[in-house]
Amino acid sequence: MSSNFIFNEIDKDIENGIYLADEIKTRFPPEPNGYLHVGHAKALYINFAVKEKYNATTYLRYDDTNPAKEDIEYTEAIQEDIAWLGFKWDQLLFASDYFETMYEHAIELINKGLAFIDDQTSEEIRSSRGSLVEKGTESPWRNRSIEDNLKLFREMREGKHEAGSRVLRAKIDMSSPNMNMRDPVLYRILFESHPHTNDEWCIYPMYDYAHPIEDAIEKITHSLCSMEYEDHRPLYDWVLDNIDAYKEKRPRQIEFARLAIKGALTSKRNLKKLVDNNIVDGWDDPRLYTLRGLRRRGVSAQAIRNFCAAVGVAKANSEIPREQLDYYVREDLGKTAKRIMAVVNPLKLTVTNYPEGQIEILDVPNDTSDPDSETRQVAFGRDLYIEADDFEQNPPKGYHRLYPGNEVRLMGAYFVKCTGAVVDADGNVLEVLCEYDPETKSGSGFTARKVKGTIHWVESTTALPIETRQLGELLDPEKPSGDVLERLNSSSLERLDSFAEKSLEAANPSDTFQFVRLGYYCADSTPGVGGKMAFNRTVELKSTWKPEKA
RNA sequence: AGGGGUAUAGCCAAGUCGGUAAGGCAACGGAUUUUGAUUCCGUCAUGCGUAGGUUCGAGUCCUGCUACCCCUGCCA
Repeated sequence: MSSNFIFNEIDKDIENGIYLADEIKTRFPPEPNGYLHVGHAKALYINFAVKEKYNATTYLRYDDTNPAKEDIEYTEAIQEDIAWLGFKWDQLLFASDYFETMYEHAIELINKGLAFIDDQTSEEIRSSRGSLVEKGTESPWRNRSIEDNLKLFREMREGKHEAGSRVLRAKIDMSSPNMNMRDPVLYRILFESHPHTNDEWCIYPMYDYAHPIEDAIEKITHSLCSMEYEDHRPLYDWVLDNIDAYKEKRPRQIEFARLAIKGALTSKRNLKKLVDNNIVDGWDDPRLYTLRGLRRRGVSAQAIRNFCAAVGVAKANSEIPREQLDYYVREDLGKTAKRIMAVVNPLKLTVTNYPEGQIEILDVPNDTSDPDSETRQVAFGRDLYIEADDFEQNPPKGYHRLYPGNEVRLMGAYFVKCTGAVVDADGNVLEVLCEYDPETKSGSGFTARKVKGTIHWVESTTALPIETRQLGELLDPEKPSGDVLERLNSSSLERLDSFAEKSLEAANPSDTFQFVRLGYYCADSTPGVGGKMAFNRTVELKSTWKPEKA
């Protein structure tokens, strides 16, 4: 049972007759200025959880009120990522489609004496805003006549005033302890081509003015956002209070704490910096906690959704260890992933009593924990590769994989007893020798003796190399791998490892901020390294790169 | 003249009217095991930031402290 206080709030609103149970409506309002990351996954989860529970309507609305920062590139990507995550919005909307209405409402506010054109520079506005402990001072233009305000505002729209020369401000209270209420700017002049409205406008509404109107137009009942907007709620309500059309049945803003994962970078600004400086491979670099990065890394959408549900929704700041996401990845992959054997760091294993040149095809269960599991065909022969660290010449205490004299099971095949190893002059193990016992064939019901270790292997002449890029995709249910046998050779890792080097080069030795973890999932693992599926190989990076404070 | 939030286990988090601290992750035992995985059993807060108060009874109510987060964009 996941926790979500927002359900309680909605329930109360329904009980109190504020909203009807069948008219609940939410929205996910990203600004199209970057790619989505785990943090967005939580916001998406919350909005769509409401949709599911209340049979509500949920929109995807681009909050595109600042053309200077937005790009069409991102709108497509955002939709792809949400669709991949498995959420289906009822309608795709653009805040910019409401610009005309917003403009009319601004005129209404001017007519009511609640907004004015301010000719001060941005510096003057800033300095007259006061400070956290000092009142602000009113603009000298605050009491301009309604007629002048109207005329100026119209001229602003017509492009007759330079960018930055004037703004439309709300007339609220320069002495408010809430900075947001000190005559906030409602409209600014921006001669920027807008990705959606092109050059139709040269004045653009600010978030605080636009957002409540967007919600109200769409009849959103619960406008869910993160905690930093809590201080903006009085302004949100002020806007709706003062526009006649929205006085009744208006949306209610509810704030929740953002999701933070320890060590995961989730600020667009810093993410963009990593991408732009080529410190990472792109927005889908598997070390990033972008939705695309996670996907490439092999994280399933279901796992992310389960993770969000488990974490719950509350108002307290929190930081969740990555291991908690990992758990849900393993849980889901364990149920759904196709399994194959893979060797990351190969070591030659020769079955000396197996006929040379002979290859036999074994039926190996895809999931040994499921007796009804389907099987796949895997080639077995004399010349195999095993994971290098599945062999020890001088095994430490408690080691129960391969070492001279010890017997282990080759998963899905036979028991194999280590008879020795070929070692070069420097003591490097070149090849491990063993003998197999035909009676111990997998599935034969052999119980005469037991082994403590089971290891993975691939047959050397039939194993296939795999591209690094495919590592994460291997288990993507939408991109099934049809391979029976796969082999990862060490060069597969080079590309990923080189990412690490780049990061380190960019590092500042005085800073140990850790921003990435390289890890990926693949079908089978090497015993002892991490288990069945996930985290076969995980590389922790300490980087010197320090994210800028926004 | 500052304002707004938040404090429950190592990490998240439930706890509507006050009635004797859910659940998940992690950890630790043990059973099963053809992956040192999975699965399965079990353990894990006389305690709810802190000091008082009210009450038969307080995580819940009252008062005073403390810590952390957010707010001075013509960003969202």
